[in-house]
Amino acid sequence: MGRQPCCDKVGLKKGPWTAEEDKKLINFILSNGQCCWRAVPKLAGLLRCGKSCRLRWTNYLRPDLKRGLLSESEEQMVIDLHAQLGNRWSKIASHLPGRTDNEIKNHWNTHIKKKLKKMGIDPLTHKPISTETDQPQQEGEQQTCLSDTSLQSSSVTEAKEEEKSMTSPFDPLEVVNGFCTDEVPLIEPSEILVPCAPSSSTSSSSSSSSNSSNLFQDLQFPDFAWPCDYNNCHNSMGLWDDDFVSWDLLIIDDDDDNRKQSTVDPSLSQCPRMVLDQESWIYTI
DNA sequence: AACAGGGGCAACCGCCTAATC
DNA sequence: AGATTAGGCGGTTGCCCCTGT
Repeated sequence: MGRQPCCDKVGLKKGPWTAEEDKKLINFILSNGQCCWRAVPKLAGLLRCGKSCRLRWTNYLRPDLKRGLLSESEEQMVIDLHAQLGNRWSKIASHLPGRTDNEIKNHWNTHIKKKLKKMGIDPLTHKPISTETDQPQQEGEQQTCLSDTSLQSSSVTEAKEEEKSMTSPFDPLEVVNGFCTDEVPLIEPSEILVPCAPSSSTSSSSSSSSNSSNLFQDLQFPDFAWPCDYNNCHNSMGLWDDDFVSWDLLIIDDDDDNRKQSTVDPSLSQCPRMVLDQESWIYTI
């Protein structure tokens, strides 16, 4: 009946991931791609549940992640999207390549909420906070939906203009003004994102691509969908930058580690492995 | 220099939905 | 068709680090 159990929860490790665990997971995913998270911990030699592995990979280890603070334009986009979608972080994240729902959620809770409150905007309703008694008239206006124009500082507006030009004809404000939150049709990222538009933003993640940008294209991982702007990762405060030393460490002794894995779980050797030119990972980036 | 408090973020928890048997 | 599980998602927690005193 039904599927096999995900993982027996006895003896599974919890808490922060160690570098060794990260290494095992990265090596496994890079070699075998993402499939069947239930099987990943066993095959990768990890004492974690599949769910934990998936989370670690999607939120932290994925090489296409941008890291570091959200840029001004990204932040504004989050605000706009939140006005439409509410706390649907995964939907919001799908509009921001290289950002995870967890990251956006955290950023919302720690930065944007405060920022909006400081500006006199209610983060929940995206309406001005009335310090006095609530006015029914305003309530009525809220029914006609959100108008967050009041939170547009000049810099934010500039960022928005820029965002407009670099992303799509999709203008959150227009949609917001036309629909109530729950009526907004969902728009797929592919519909709103213009591939690889260079940004003139001053954000940390907006520098132009470099020659090394072809690295991931050259590496053809069957199960990866490298986002169009993955090259930006190299210029942002990303895993590829500030954590690069650790990636070096992870990759340099990869062979050695694979041998270790083979001893941990012989079934790993039966998995189809992709050829990965590790030299290029080290020197090309 | 030491301590306390707060902020930020990674990871866990629990629920929901889709997939599978 | 119903039972069961995997995967996905949002909410929450707990730890670590930074800043102020």
